[in-house]
Amino acid sequence: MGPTMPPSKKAQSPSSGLGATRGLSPLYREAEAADLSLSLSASFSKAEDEELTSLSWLHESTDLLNSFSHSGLRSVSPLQDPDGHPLPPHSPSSSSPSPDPCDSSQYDLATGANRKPPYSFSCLIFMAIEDAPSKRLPVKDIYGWILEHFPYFASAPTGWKNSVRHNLSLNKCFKKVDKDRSQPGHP
DNA sequence: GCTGCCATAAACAGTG
DNA sequence: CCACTGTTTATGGCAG
Repeated sequence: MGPTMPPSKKAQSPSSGLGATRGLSPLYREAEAADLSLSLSASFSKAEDEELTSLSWLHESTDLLNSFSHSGLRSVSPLQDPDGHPLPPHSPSSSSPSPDPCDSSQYDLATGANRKPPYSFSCLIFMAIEDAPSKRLPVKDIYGWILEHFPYFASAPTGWKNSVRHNLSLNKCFKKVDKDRSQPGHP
């Protein structure tokens, strides 16, 4: 049976209020983009005999991220900026559930930072990579990003790192790429 | 009730 | 040899 049964497994209120964890439909969309990246990657991926100093995670971003960057992924802050930020002209039907699974419009870093984020690991990784200037990030950086934006993991058991790696390997949306190869200007 | 997805844990292999 | 990374398998739970 369950030799290891965490006391608070999915304590996350499954209330439909934050249906971000579930319904990873857009993620599929990314899978399509990943397909493109596959071909792209295959283009310049000709049996690199070079040493893989550091493996980065290349991820082909799509318009999905566009809404993200515009929303305020800069620091995963609440998209609802009272100062009148350039909020994307969402559909008039505000009651319409956002297609973004990683929509953090209802997430408060101030209070949610110490709690388990309502996002799935896929979303967290996604956000981390998208936050990167090159849309690629080494695992270590992903850890750092998550820790920076979600202090919850700082005190959380190390198991989350395993989960991150697991997601990276499992999700086809993330592609492993060599560090350089696309990083010119590096003596 | 079944299926699909996600989370977590663990084992294992490869490399620096 | 150790630490880190990357892949794979197994299990459990929840939602549709």
